[in-house]
Order: sequence, then C-alpha cells, then structure tokens
Amino acid sequence: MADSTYRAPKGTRDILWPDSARWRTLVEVFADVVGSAGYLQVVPPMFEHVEVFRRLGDATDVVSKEMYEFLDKGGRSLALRPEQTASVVRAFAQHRPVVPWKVWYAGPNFRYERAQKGRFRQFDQVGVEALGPDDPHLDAEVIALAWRFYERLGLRRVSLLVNSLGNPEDRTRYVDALTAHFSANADALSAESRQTLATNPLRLLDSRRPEDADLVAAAPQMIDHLSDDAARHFEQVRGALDALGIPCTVSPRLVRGLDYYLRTTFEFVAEALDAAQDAIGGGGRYDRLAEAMGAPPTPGVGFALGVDRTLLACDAEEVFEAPASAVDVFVVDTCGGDEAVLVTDEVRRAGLRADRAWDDRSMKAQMKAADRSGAALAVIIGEDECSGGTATVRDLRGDAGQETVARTDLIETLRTRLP
RNA sequence: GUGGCCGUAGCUCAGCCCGGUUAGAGCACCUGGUUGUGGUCCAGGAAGUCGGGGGUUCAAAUCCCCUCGGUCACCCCA
Repeated sequence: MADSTYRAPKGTRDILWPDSARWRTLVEVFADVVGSAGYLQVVPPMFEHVEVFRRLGDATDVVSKEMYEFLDKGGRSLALRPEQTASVVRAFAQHRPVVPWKVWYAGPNFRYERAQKGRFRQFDQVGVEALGPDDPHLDAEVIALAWRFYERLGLRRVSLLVNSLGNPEDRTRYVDALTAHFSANADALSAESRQTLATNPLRLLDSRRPEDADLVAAAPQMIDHLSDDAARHFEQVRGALDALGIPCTVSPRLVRGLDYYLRTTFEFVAEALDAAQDAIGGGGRYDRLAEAMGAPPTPGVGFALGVDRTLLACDAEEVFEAPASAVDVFVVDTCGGDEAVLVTDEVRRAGLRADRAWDDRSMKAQMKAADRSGAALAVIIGEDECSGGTATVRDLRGDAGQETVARTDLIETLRTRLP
C-alpha cells in the first residue's frame, strides 16, 4: 500500500477503464437526449466568487459547512462549485442571452463531507437549466428529459416524486405553519432536529430519525398551503406528465436540499438502491435566483443528476454495461515489429480500433496479449507473411478459424469478419 | 461533524485471540512445456516498508497508544 501522499485525496478517486468508458458513454447519451430538445452545452468554471454560492442560502449545509473556499494569490475569495445551477444562473446574469435559454452541462462538483457509498468530495453531475418561461409545460419538458435519459440507459426501476413548494408567499406561510407545529411538540424531537427547527424548518420533513417519524407524519402539508396560482401551475405540470405517460407520485414532504427552490420540485429515486444513496437526481423551479444575481427577474427550472449514483443504479439493475473490449483488432508480429507499425496504422486509418504487442516478444506471448486485449481478430505477421506479402487473420472469439490473405486484401477481410 | 467495522503481494484473503525459524494461498503477471498461434492443463519465476509513527518486549504482522486511509450508517445530498 503506497504512502497516502501518493493516493487520490480522501473522497476522490480515479476512474479507470472500463468504468471511464461507461462514464463517457453516459455523458454522450445525456448530450444526445437533451440535444434532441435543443439544449445547448455550457461549460462554466469550476470555481466562482464565493458570493455566487452564498445565494444558494446560508441555511443549507452545502453552503455553510461543505464548501471548498479559498483565497487566491490576488486575495479573491473563491469557492469550488458545490453544484452547477448557481454557476449557470450566474452565467445567465452575466451574458444576458435571449430567453428561453436552455442549456445542459456535465462535470464535477466539490463538497467537503465524509465520503461513503455514492457520495464523494468530487462528484459529477449532468443537468439542464431552462431560463425564461414560466410555463408549466417547461417544467414537464425538463422532467421528461431526465426520464427519457434514464430510459435510454435501460433503467426500469426509477420513480419520480414531485411536490410544489408554492410561491414565495406560500412558502413563507407554510414554513410558519411548520414551525408552529414542530415548536409545539419540540420535546418529542431529537436534539439534532431541534437545532434544524431553529435554522431550516423545511428540512425537518427529510429527517430519517425514527423518533421524529410520528411528528413528521402529522406535520401540515405544503399542498394545503398553495395559492390558487401555484396550485394551478402544479396541476398543469402533473397533467403534462400524465399525458406523456410519465408516472409520478406527489410527495408532500419532498423538500430539496437547496433553498432556492420554489413551486415545482422533483426527485428521482432508484428503487434498486439503498435509501442512503437512492436519490439519483432532482431539481425544480428557482424563479428568484436570476434576479438575486443581478439579472432581470427571470424564472428558471432545471435538474441535476448524479453520475455516480446513476451508475450505481445501473449496476443494481444490471443495465448499461461497460464495453467488453477497447479494440477490434490486435496485431501480432514476430519478424521484428516493423510490419506491425505499418499494419496497425493502416487498420486504424480504416476506422477500426487496433492495438499491437511490444518488445518483440514470442508469438505465444503476443497471442496471449491479443486474447487479453478483447479484440475479436488477430492479425498475425510471421516469417511466411513477411516474405510473402500476406497477413493471417485469426478469429479470437469464435470458431471461424484463420486465413492468410494478401496484404492488399487485409482491411476488407477484417471488415468482413468483424461482427 | 458523530458512530460501527476494516487496513498483510496488483486484486481477494489466511496468519493476529495464545508474540518467536527465510510471512502464506488463490487470481492476475512473467518464462518454459523444442520445430511460428491465445483461450484449458503442467512446471518454474518475479512480486509484500505486514498503512504510517511511537511504545512494551531478548523478540511484534501478532499486544498498547496515536495517526493516516478505506468502508458503512447518521447528518446532508447527487
């Protein structure tokens, strides 16, 4: 075991092949799904002025306890992004693109917390943000994109929870009602939850502590505190989802971890995972965030999906498997390797993936390497082929045997024999 | 931030409780098994600061303390 200096820092890790291949494919699938809806990629910086993230709310742990903050050499107070919505909205406020502005992103975020399964200090998310329209159909589009993405991966056991936190006034009234409810029964709450009550009463609805369960179950419901306007919006969102055939469960106690959400909120839960990491994605409306960052008042809605947890869910459902091989063809050359240089280049230029053996090893060793590479075919160049201007193509996966062909016919032979 | 469990070859682990000759196994890796051919089999080989530091002891992988790391749960969140 190496010195801990030369290990990836706590809460981080290296993604090696084949996981890295699967990782990249996931992002490609995501880009394809949201690209089909006209979403454009945005690549924000990985750090921002710390105030950008403070806009997310000081009462959230993500901001108050988990941010990687630092001063740069110019004395600027910066923070690694704990999520990307804030950066995207900041970019919106900075560039003032015409609305609707529909964008997607993929990349790492950073939160200083204890690592565990499905939770890392550097973790990747893919997501979309749509700014401009207040239209409930946009909420439904955004939700549907995530849903279609999961479908494309092959996930079957994802459920969608939705809720509405109402307009700002509704939300305030609800928080008051919640505070009254819990304060009246504060003795029954766990000590930690009493603390939460003082700082962020909404969060109590998320408590997993058994001693809080009864009180949480008896708590007033947001759904009863919605204004007509917010209720109508929520109804239309659900109506559109229903029309799209996307099943959702209204979850009156669904509150999201970031304070900027208003009105529609939603979460995707992987039924195949344990509760500690089953929230594989979530999002909602944040209609006040843009103006908080200096833009004209602009509604917005979006989601972020955790790449790691989504892949955990894929593992649990045994879908979206990693590729079996990195190459199609493996070149074996026992007459010095000069031919291998040319043949691999030719095969690669023909659009096939090719690797070869090194260090002029024995045929046995090279064939072993060919087998291990996962390639479907080996191209063998020995003494006979060298002098005869031929190459032998051998099937490594089935029982199709081998044949020796003219070098000029090699590519065509490979193409014919590859699956 | 709190708590449980764990840390011996690249990987999975045995050995630790009852300190004592050159620290083992399987998988993976390398070389062979004569006349160019992998996937099975056989033989051999290479590979370990026993996470790190300190302590107890004639002697520590083994006992004690600290520390770092991993893992799981809580918290929180993706």
